[in-house]
Amino acid sequence: MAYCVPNPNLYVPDQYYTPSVPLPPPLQLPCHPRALLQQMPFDQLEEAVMLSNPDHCGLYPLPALPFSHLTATAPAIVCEKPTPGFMPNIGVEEVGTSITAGVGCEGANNGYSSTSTWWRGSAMSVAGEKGKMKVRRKMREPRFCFQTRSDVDVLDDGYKWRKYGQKVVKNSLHPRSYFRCTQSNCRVKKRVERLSTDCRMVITTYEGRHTHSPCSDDASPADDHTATTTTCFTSFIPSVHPSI
DNA sequence: CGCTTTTGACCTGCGC
DNA sequence: GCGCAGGTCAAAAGCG
Ligand SMILES: [Zn+2]
Repeated sequence: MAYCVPNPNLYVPDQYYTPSVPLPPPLQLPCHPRALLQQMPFDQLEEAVMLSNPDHCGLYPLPALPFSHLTATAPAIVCEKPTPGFMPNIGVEEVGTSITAGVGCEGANNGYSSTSTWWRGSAMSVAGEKGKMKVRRKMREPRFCFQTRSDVDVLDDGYKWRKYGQKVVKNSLHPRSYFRCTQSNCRVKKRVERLSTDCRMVITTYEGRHTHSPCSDDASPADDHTATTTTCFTSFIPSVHPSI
């Protein structure tokens, strides 16, 4: 289970990809999100980038990664070694620009440096204490997302989530749900949305890293809600140009 | 009774 | 500056 291999049969959500960023098919991972996270080769890698483009596929150790060749078209998943004994926390940076920014390389020569906004301005400071706005950070938390073919929205990933919002997004017919980890000291969020083209596909996007172990430690093996639960890793695509 | 979900308002960023 | 779109808040409702 060392390296992941691409699966050409996987379905790639088109809306998730901007036309300017051609993406290879995502990686298929074994099964449940929980098992998925636990099968990442964290023991061998302090930090690695999972790439799934035709030229680079698999987990690449960060120092050996030739970022200059990857440009911004290579989706990458930055994985960090988790706390020993705990469930792995997978951190994911965005494609291209953010990856290069994360490792210190300069990605200004590619075409994605100017208009991307999620990470620009490392941390937004206070937004004015006059109103009810608090310190709101820019979304620079590590993220990763995967799509799951499942009939249920709530995937048992071992954590307890509380829904705090729901919004209808432009691209999709289905609303997007916003969840937050119920642990008080944990600020991990996740978004769950269904594909408009295929309502059976659920895209779950995690943001942030858990500071604790999963609450439901008993991973009941028979809890697979549907017999056909296929989980695929994709990279998180910044909506640089959401024009579909 | 405590926690979660719902849901509209509100805020921010961005494009025009 | 304005409008749109996405993200969050928080009060009310729902549920065990
Ligand atoms: Zn958490």
